Amino acid sequence: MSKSMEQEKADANVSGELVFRLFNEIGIIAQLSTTRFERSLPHGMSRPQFSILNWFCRVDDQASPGRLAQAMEVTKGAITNSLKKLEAKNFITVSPDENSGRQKVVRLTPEGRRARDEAILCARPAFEQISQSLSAEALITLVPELEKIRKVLDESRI
Amino acid sequence: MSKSMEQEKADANVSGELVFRLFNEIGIIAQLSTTRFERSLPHGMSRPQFSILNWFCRVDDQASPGRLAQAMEVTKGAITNSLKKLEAKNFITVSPDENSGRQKVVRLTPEGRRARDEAILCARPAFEQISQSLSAEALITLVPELEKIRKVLDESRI
DNA sequence: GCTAAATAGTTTAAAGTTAAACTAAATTAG
DNA sequence: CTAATTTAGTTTAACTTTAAACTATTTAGC
Repeated sequence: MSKSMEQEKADANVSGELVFRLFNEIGIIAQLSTTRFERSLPHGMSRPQFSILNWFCRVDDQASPGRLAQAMEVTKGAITNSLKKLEAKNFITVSPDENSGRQKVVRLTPEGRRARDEAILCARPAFEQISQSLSAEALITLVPELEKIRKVLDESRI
Repeated sequence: MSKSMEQEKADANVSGELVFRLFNEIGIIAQLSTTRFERSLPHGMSRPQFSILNWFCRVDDQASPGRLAQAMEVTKGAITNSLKKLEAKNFITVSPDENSGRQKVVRLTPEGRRARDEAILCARPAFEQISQSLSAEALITLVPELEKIRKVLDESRI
């Protein structure tokens, strides 16, 4: 085996190990932070419910249930369930799609948008402490890197 | 309001916004990557089950169910359930604690350790592509930063 | 046009999680 | 030493999620 091939293999192992550690850390952080976040949510809102409201604020102002299911990476059944809860709270509207009899159109209501903003405000104190323990510079480099990783994962769904 | 106070407030807002984005990205990445990871697991192993095996390999070679529940940040009931599954597969042993009649001692078996290593191997291909899309340098700076964040969260449980 | 296949959403059964009630054991206080 | 409190683990009921079956609509192929 040539020296360069050995080196490549070593690099691959290092990267493999690092990638595993990366996703391991991300998994643990997600677990710890979503528990914390979920506890701070108002209106008896659950994390999946918040995620849907947040998606509407970040990505598009309307969507079919199927599109939401794909975006959240949960089953259609789970979305049916969450949408019922959100509709009962008047945070979204669900109407028939004029262009397709088998689809529905989900939209955020003004109350839904307010609830989402409020949720973010309620969650802030829970993360203030973390905010203080992290340097702004670290965050400024970290967030774009994570966005890149998210996009790679997002665009290469299996 | 003094100039420096205004600046502090602005910094806080920037940090607050960044911290929110940070945890948002981490949440999405965790969702996408754990779905991917879970699908690749052998032995009909679930992510919570893997997490327990992995904890034994990373943190300590024995623990009470309660300690595991705290570490995984799930309820004691969930741990009771997971431990039953892992015990049925002979990946762990559960024995009475000699020093305390109300506690139990959970230990990893050699098969459990092998299953954990195998799980990591099985998962690797699913992440190889990500590995290729990320520069090794990015990973080398990212992972320690995430470890720091995880430790802060871990040490400041609510 | 009409039939077959694909697609969108709901429903259902099985599995996992939570919070709370429960059992048993250890600790504390008097 | 005994009674009250705390602690560890299990059980239970309610809820959420998944995968698969089902209903209804649309698209494709002939």
